[in-house]
Amino acid sequence: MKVTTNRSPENTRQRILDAAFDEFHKNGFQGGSLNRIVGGAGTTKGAVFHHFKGKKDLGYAVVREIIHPHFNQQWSDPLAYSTDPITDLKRIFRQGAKKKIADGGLVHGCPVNNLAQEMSPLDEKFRKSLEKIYVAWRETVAAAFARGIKAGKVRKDVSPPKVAAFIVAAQAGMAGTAKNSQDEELLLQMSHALFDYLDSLKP
Amino acid sequence: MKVTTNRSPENTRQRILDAAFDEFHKNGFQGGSLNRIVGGAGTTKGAVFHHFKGKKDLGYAVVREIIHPHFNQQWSDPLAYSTDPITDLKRIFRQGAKKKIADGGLVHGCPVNNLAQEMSPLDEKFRKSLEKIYVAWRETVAAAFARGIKAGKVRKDVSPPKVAAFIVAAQAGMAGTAKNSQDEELLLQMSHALFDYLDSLKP
DNA sequence: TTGACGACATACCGACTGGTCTGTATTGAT
DNA sequence: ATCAATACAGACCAGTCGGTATGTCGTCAA
Repeated sequence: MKVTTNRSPENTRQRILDAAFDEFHKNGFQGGSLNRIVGGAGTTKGAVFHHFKGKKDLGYAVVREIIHPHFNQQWSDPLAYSTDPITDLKRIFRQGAKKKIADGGLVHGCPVNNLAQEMSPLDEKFRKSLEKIYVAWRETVAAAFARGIKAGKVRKDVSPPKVAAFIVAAQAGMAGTAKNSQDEELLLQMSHALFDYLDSLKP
Repeated sequence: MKVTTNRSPENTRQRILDAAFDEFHKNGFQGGSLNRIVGGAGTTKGAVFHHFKGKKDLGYAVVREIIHPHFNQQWSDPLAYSTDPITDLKRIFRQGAKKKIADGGLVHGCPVNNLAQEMSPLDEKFRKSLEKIYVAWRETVAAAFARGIKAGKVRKDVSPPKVAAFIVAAQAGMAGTAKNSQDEELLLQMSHALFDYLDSLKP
């Protein structure tokens, strides 16, 4: 049983997905070029159309198999069993911001947000699969706040769904405006204000 | 001095700008087609390249002459002399949301945000001219909060620039997530949470 | 050994892109 | 009336796009 040489479909497919994610992240979906993707993946059109039905299908796969899992891992999982969402959200945000700045993610912005802004009005499948990510993130935050209330770490009169919806929106907006301003200082300012808001939800 | 018949450059130019705004708002800048723009404007390529250097130049003009003034009129001007930003922001948001829903702007989102997300990493001129709008909006909000503090309508310990940066980001994020979810109810939830936040800044 | 199928590579296609070129009608100044 | 300059119209261009058709090579079952 050979591990791999050159002829390994899964490997090829994954390389295409990775290259496509990169291309779409940098140039958007419409601006993204299949020719550049096959170049980046070190393969050809034949391979792409063998593994995917077309550009859109490739786009859906990128959302489903690259963006969504990565998003869960970075944002959702750490909050899965939190009973003190205010403290934990602050920590997650700090980490996330640091990571964004470090690997230059500030330049190209949040992949979820980017694709959503560009494609959700143009393609219903894109909208739905991206909305899934937002819904999951909102539900995770809301559930954490509900637990936080029970644990006495959050004021009893806050509405978890409302607060969660607002926090998710604020996060998306912060990523977007920070990307546009290219100003780390502004990102810190906004984070500080968000933290103040979170603290205002303490009992 | 004839007012106008058919040969009126200003009119033609304006029609091109309007059609371009529409096209870019619907399909983004990269996805926007010059052919569709000339179709929508009822003119030809010759006219477009007579009035503008090219697609990018047309895009800058749309930002400068259509989006920016319109944005000021809707968001900035009503806050220009406010001494009670919390009350006034809530009113402006309510109106803005209602208008968005009414004319279907919820589908295509905020033009500033859309263009910024798509083009700011790809073209420095786009980024700068869009950043101007954000900066102006932040400064307007910050100035209003500064006056609000003096007038005793806002807590003395809030930092106007920080709060302004956060509010602007939250607004952008709310518009974006609402557009993606296509859910008016969600927009109301987020608005409610934003209002709670604003109220928490009262003395 | 052979046949069949999966996994690509390559050449190619029509559609469409932004942009140019040339011609022409209109305008205002002289 | 004349003459430039302006304001377009429309044909046309090279290049790129996503997508397809066909061929080749490796792998595995029989």
